[in-house]
Amino acid sequence: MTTTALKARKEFGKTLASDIAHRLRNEIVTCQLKPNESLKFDALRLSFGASFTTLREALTLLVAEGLVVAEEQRGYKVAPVTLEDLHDLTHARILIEVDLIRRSIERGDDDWEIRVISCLHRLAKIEERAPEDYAGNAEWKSAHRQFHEALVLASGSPTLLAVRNSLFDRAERYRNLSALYRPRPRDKAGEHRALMQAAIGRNADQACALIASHIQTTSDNVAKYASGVINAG
Amino acid sequence: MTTTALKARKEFGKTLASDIAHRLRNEIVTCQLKPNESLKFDALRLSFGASFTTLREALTLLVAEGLVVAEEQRGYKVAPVTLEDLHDLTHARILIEVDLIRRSIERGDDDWEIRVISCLHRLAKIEERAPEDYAGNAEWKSAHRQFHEALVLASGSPTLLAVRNSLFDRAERYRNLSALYRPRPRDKAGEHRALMQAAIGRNADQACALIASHIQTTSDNVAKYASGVINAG
DNA sequence: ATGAGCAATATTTTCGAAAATAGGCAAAAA
DNA sequence: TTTTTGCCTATTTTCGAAAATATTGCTCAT
Repeated sequence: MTTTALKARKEFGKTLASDIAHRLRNEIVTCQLKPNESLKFDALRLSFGASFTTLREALTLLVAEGLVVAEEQRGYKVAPVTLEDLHDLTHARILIEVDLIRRSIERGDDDWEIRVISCLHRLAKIEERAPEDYAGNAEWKSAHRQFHEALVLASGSPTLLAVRNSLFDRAERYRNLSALYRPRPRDKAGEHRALMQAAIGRNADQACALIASHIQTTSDNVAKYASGVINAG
Repeated sequence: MTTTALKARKEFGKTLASDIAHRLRNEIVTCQLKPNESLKFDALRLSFGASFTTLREALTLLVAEGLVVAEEQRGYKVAPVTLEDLHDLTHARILIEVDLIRRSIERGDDDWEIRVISCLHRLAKIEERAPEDYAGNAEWKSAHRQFHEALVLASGSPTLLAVRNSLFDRAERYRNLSALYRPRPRDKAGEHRALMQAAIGRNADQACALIASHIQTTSDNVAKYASGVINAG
């Protein structure tokens, strides 16, 4: 095989380190880099074409996001997946997302409503176009992420939003993991539409209940379908 | 003046980078490094005696904790302090700390109770010894931090605990800032004792109410005494 | 005066070599 | 056989030089 990717290239971020963090994050979330896999510098240098220190900076970023764990003097590895971690993550996500969506509904203006509606529309379009398997579809994943982000974007809490985004990534890794072992994706279209309606109808209590249930159900399904590959808590 | 600190030394962490992050964090939280102050590599290299890349790794860590902000290609600076940020931070802290303390009370065992009690005892001892000005006292700060940490330690939520710790640091910076401008520290001893009693009495509702009010009142006082040095939100 | 263009300087970002550290293997001692 | 000790190798961690990028200050045309 040809030893590809000798030279680093910038795609996303402005600096090479943030760019590599972006690419690494993607590979971890999509499970191309498997849980527990050890991240050796020599190997990373080969596949990303960057030097020790640049890689080290990128890894440091991902440690803070909980996608990579560092054992000092003993290198880095992809964060493990466990049932315990999934439960912990789910609890944290519900707590934060419920708070954010409630405040978003209180504070959201017309632009916010428009954004929520158009994000849902885009999501629906993609699902129509590929009704069978949108779960593995990168475009659907992006639209899905953006819809959920739109819902909470008017909350006015940068701190919690940042935490939320990092938890979303961690959760997406579990979703991808379970998708590998599930016969067909759960149909979330109805849930998304109901969420949108509760949000723009300014029905905060209902929106909070819906999002909590949405996150919990997804998590339960992950636990059900992926329990074989997840280390017991 | 003698140009001190040419050679780096390890005090806390196992690696130099984590050690420097530790020291930098401390300098930022205690406002020896002032909000908005730009963190130039040459200057840092001089005072910490480490190389570019090691410093860069330490700064990356602090960016994730919200104590440093990075503008790509334009360096790092100490995170600004604003009223808006203080409100955001306070909201996030109350949301998370209330959840953690409730679950800690549900799950805490005998060791947890003992730990809470002994942490409070240590705190009280220090306050007795220096009744006038324990606010600037590093030992008191450490005991204070440990008491509050003990309360939530049985929650069993590593994710939220990690976020909590990072928010605690950010809040401590604001507390230190206001202490500079306040005639005498507010007496929190009674509040701490009440918290302990509610916790080991397994009165979750009361403990949650107390911690929320404790955080909110502290924040209000910071806003009151430090508003002069805090940029308007 | 004013602003655009350009050179000079300051600063950040990236690199690969060198130092430090951990883990394993083999030989010697118990 | 089992344990200990001391190399040797694999790997991480740190360094300072070099490249890339931003900023400042100057010149010149308008």
